[in-house]
Amino acid sequence: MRPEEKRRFKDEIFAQFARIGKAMSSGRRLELLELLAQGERGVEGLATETGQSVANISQHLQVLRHAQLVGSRREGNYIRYRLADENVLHLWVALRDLGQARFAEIDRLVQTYLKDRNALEAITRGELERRIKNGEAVVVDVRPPQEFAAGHIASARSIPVAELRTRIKEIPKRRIIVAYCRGPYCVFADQAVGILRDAGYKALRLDGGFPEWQMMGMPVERGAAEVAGN
Amino acid sequence: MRPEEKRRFKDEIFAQFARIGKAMSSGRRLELLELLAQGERGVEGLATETGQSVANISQHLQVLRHAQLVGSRREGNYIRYRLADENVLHLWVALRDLGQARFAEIDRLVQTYLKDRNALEAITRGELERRIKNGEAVVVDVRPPQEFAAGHIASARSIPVAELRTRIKEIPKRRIIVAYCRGPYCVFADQAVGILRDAGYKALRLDGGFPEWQMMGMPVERGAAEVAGN
DNA sequence: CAAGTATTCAAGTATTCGCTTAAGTAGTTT
DNA sequence: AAACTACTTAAGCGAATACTTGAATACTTG
Repeated sequence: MRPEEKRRFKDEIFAQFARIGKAMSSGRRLELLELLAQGERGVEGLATETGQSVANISQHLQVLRHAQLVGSRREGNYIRYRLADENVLHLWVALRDLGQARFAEIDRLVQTYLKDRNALEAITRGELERRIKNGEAVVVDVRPPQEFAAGHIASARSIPVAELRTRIKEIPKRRIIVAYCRGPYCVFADQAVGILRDAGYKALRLDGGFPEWQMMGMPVERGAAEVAGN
Repeated sequence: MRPEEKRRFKDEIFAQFARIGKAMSSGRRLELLELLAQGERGVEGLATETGQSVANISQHLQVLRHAQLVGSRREGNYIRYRLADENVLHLWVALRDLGQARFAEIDRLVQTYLKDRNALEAITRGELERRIKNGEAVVVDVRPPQEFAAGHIASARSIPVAELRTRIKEIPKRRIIVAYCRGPYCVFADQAVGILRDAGYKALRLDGGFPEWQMMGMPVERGAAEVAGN
């Protein structure tokens, strides 16, 4: 292979890999990946969740699609997007962990906005699995119902954090309550633990959210919560 | 937490993670990471290897440094760059594997430029380790001597591909020769296998290069090759 | 301390990116 | 088929990026 041919090859092949880096070079798109890690979603849902225009989110989704990080299918009027495969989740988690390990700024942001997190120790996945088996722990999924339906920790019950205050009587007082949500940078579980403790519960946050639990191959269920009356 | 405060938090935290994506959004910078995965290097070495100006490479290295993907230390007049830690290698490999799995273009590029690779089966790491123990295989590191010195597969000998034709007599004919280089998109090992086969050797390429071997925790040695005469 | 070497920084230019607004398209309901 | 819904695409604008050239900096050697 001649030197200029070799250079061309390297330029082209690294440019291909850079497509993935480019797709992950926008905070907005990473936020979309994090949301899609919870399950399929339509464009409008993603737009309202991120506070962006539908057109803008649609364009970001096209970028992610061209980098093969997400796929989509039509369902009536809606187009539902999803992560292209589980390796995308792996890549996002690898990037996230590296950032967490090396950026002081990330720690500082968590300190600033999630002041209570130091006080609230988190429980690990393994420890939680043990306590579920013992019957010591009650697991509460505090994400929106749609995300619960798309997949949740086996035996968890769905109480979105927005409804927690009004539905708090559904939760038994004697056992340890473990709340979880989307992942380490999701605030729902922190809020839920705060509310539960104020109401006199012994409550803990799970370390990591549903995507991490699923990624580790721990037991998962799908389907919406049973309606009241059951 | 008020909604606009939550949005600010999310914007800022995902922007932090996006710094890593941004750093990996340029093919040139990915090429630098791949080179640094072989070991420490100075700016000028990286510039000539990539065919770029020193100033340009220096600026790319600053970008990588700000994303905390590389670090550096001074050694006399030279500044030696290195990967910041092994998680950077993990991230790069995760990105590369995802690209390889999902981009038809990458396969097509390998087909086009490395036509022989189909014909040349590769040997896996586990298989090679077994054959080293048996004494069946001779391992040849065909990267430049500097990279060999920075770290190589235990028991490998260094014959840079540029010197292979003149030094081919050093290689025993009876055993299987396994050549390896920088990684799956490095052409040195392919070239070496071609030369060796033409000379009547039974030669194979190792699947993956030195960084992958090291990452898997397989036996590694450091230090330059002994000079001729030994 | 003067000269030399390796690297970084600054300024300039062409290109790309992120967002907005407005128009276009695909499928559904009436 | 007209109206509607959910989404995509196009055009446009300011900000950021990649590369070049040329000057500045940091350290070593004579």
